[in-house]
Amino acid sequence: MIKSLRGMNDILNDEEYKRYTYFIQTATKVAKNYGFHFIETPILEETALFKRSVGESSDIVGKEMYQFTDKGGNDVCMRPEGTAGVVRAFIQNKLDRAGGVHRYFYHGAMFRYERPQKGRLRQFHQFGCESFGVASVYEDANMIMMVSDILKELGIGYRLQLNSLGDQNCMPQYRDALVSFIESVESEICEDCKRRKTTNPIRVLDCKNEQCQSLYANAPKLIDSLCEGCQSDFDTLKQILDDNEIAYETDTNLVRGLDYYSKTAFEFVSDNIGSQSAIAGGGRYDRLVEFLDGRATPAVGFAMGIERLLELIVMPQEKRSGYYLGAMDDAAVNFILKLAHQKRQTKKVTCEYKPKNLKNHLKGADKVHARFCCVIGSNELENNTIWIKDLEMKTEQTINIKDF
RNA sequence: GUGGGAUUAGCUCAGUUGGUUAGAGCACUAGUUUGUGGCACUGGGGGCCGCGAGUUCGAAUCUCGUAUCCCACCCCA
Repeated sequence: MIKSLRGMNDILNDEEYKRYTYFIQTATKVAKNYGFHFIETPILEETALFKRSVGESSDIVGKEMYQFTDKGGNDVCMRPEGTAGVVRAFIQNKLDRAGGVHRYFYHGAMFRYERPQKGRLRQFHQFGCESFGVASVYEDANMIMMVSDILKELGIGYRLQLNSLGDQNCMPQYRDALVSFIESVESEICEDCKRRKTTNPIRVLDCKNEQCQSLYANAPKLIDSLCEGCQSDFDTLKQILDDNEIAYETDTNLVRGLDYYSKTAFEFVSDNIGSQSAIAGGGRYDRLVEFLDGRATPAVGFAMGIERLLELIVMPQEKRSGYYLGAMDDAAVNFILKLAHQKRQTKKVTCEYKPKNLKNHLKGADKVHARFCCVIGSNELENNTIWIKDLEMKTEQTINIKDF
């Protein structure tokens, strides 16, 4: 038997596909309410796109990409995340030159060559939003409120973690200060941290090693090193969240794994899905458009991991809907199918092809959650009528076929 | 990539010190007067015991390899 590849799953189990489509519908609705519109970009992109956007130092680019050479000799890659492609499309269509505000949402498969576990797959799905052209921190707040709205509508509880990563005025200075601090304790830190010092020094801050953590207690704090602009934006953001009753915790060690973030960084986490607890993450990336050869454009975005959310979604109770059509005589089967065809122009119809007694038709109608069970037997066939029972109201009537 | 646990019916799981035709619940299906659903009763289908070697008279059971899932590390959505 041929099986799907490691970490690549079908979404068709009982409840799963219902949850998946319900999520997409809900998230789409909220995103549209916020003025975002749908965009679809290719799964395959030039490898250079991800190297320049996500960053060479990240694990994603370093070891997790599905990268290969195609038959034309091009170095290509299955997208490991969604932002890079959207930014590329934005620039390619010269929207950076057009000016104005552009807001997009997308959803689709992403690929990372990792060791799978619960909530971590090699092919997984993200829903994401990207906003271009708004430098104001109000837009950052808007994005966070949007995620909050989506999660609330889906009945999903969360904790929101917030940080500011600074911008090109304060971040490089902080980075230098941190590196010299790390050098001062370098002999006592773990191997991983020694490696991080050169690849991505900020990452040492969330090292799990206890000895490292005790040493880093004295490290300079990013949050204390923000320049005036970053600090006031961060304060404004927190004020807006307070005003809108969105609870958050500031986590000065929250460092996003992708290099392109600056200023606002946020992560929504759930305590109910195992160790892969991040269900949504995002932040501001004001420099990315110019890194990818576009005209400098402020931008902010987020992505949600759909698989991680699925089991947390509280599904609305399923209501009976549509019609079930059945015949009690062979002679009526063809007629039933014709009726079904007509009715389907406007309604959802389940049609049973085998003649059965009334009891079994009612069972069948109940099983497909139909609202109305409609049956034609010999009596009905003679009189050109159809028997209809409303399974919810428990009322029944026999009406003329013409009125069906 | 490194460690640990698991894998038996569509699903959740039993299966004795290795011993005949491998079980249960749920689900599915058919009946229980050709006229009243959710319940109940009685039948039925469905398993290369993850896959491949080995030990043995004999393997779901013991050994090795391999694949996948789960957990931790790493990292992220």
